[in-house]
Amino acid sequence: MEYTVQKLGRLAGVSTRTLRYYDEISILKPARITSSGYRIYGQAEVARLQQILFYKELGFSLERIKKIVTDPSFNEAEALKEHREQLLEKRKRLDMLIVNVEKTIASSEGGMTMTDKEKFEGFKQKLIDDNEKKYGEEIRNKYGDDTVNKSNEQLKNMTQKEYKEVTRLENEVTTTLAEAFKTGDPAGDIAQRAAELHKQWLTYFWSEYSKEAHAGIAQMYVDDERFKVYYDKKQPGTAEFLRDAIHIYTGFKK
Amino acid sequence: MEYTVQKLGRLAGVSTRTLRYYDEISILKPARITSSGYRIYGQAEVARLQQILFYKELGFSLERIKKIVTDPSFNEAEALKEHREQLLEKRKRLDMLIVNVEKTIASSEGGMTMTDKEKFEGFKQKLIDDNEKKYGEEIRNKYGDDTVNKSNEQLKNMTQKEYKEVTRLENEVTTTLAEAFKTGDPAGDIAQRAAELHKQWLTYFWSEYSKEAHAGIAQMYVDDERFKVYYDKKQPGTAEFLRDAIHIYTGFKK
DNA sequence: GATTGACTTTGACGCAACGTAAAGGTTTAT
DNA sequence: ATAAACCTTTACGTTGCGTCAAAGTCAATC
Repeated sequence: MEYTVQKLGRLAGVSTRTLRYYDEISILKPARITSSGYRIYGQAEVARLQQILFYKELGFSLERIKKIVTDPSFNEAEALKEHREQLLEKRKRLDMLIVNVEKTIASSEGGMTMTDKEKFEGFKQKLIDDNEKKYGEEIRNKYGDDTVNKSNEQLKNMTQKEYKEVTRLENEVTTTLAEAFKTGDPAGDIAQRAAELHKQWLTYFWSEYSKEAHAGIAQMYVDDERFKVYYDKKQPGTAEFLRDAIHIYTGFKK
Repeated sequence: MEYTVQKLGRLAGVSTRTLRYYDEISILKPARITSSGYRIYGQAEVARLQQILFYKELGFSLERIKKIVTDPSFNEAEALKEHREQLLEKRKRLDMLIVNVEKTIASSEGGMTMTDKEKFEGFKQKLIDDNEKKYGEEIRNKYGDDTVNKSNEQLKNMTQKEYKEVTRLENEVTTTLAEAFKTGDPAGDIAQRAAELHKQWLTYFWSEYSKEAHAGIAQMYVDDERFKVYYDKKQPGTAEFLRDAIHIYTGFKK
């Protein structure tokens, strides 16, 4: 069976323009061309178009589809997995957008024209709460209530600038750590920078810093499920990696 | 204070090209223009740019932002709600894409090596055991041995594909739940998605699903220490949060 | 065989939100 | 005076086609 553009288009549910475009970008060339210049497609082209449309439905770009369908040695499984990661990232961003839109709706409906200061206060409180939830009990048991209260006091008294700095630091720790993890070497420059950043971050919550306590926290990251989950979220093994890096950084011996 | 393109750009974190483009589409015109043609912005323009960037962060198109910032009689709240609907639609499509990609991955990985297959058998047995330990007794008492045995039979007969799906679901439940917990709203979109995922997960173990039983399980998560510990592991209060979300999802009244 | 209607071709503009030159004028500092 | 740093407009490229426009081709009917 042979098809002209329109016939193939109807068969597959795409426009003739699309087929001409696919010809143009060499992702689907017609089997032959008549003397008068008409594009004629055969069975093989039908199958290939199906394949193209399949990947399109999965949200692949035509460029990537081209590589998959034209290069037979292409690793399809890997492409799929990578693509999935991208989709998950996309959804994460979308989720954040939705949350923010909903927050905005809520605040605009409440007639609360939150000033930046109020917004900031809210974030600050949330940070304290989160911190308390995540680490409070553990630290309370180990160091007593005083330390924690002092830490929280410290946080509450943060200026806006410091707040920005601490959240920035937190992000930098995680990104640097992820980068370092790829190298696989906890003694490497990047890993040591992550450890240094982690110390800096820590000093925002601890009134005094000691290498021993820092090394202790690092070990706790591995031993305690809650910490481990937090750090291993993106890459299993990250908690151990951070511990090793910090132990090297603080000169702690195993 | 007055700003040239570059100064304003640095202040707000956008490129000079962007500012020229915004001028071109009349969404942000400079306060005045010097005799030599330089664009000069003032305080009002800084504020407006902030506003534009705020809506941009929420994913609005410039065309819609233009309407919002130029037309003072524009109904902002309605625009936000409409926008939210669009985002939710977008996420639905994205979710479907992700599911399809994962299905494709699972089927393309159908050709596993023997060791993987063996591992899979081991995991399956472990899953049954865990399930038995965690829920067995409770369900046995409530629904009798037959239900549990049937459930275990069902699990054993899972295909590799289904197994992947169920473990993937389990992960997705926990991550979505964690995300939802941060919002604090069990009626919110993300929490409801978690409840939906939890239902999907459950149907892998239950031969039949009912809203009552689902709501019942949710309550049990809070009442029973073993369940509570499992769910509260990462964030105290998660078990309650999940229960509330599921109760809302199933329409169960307190 | 001429006309009609359905089909085909290439070519080119348009879309969103800028990035990235290119070519040239202006301001500021030395 | 001259260079460095800034500014201007113009215009092409990005993705995946939709949508004309102008012109040629094919099959069927009068």
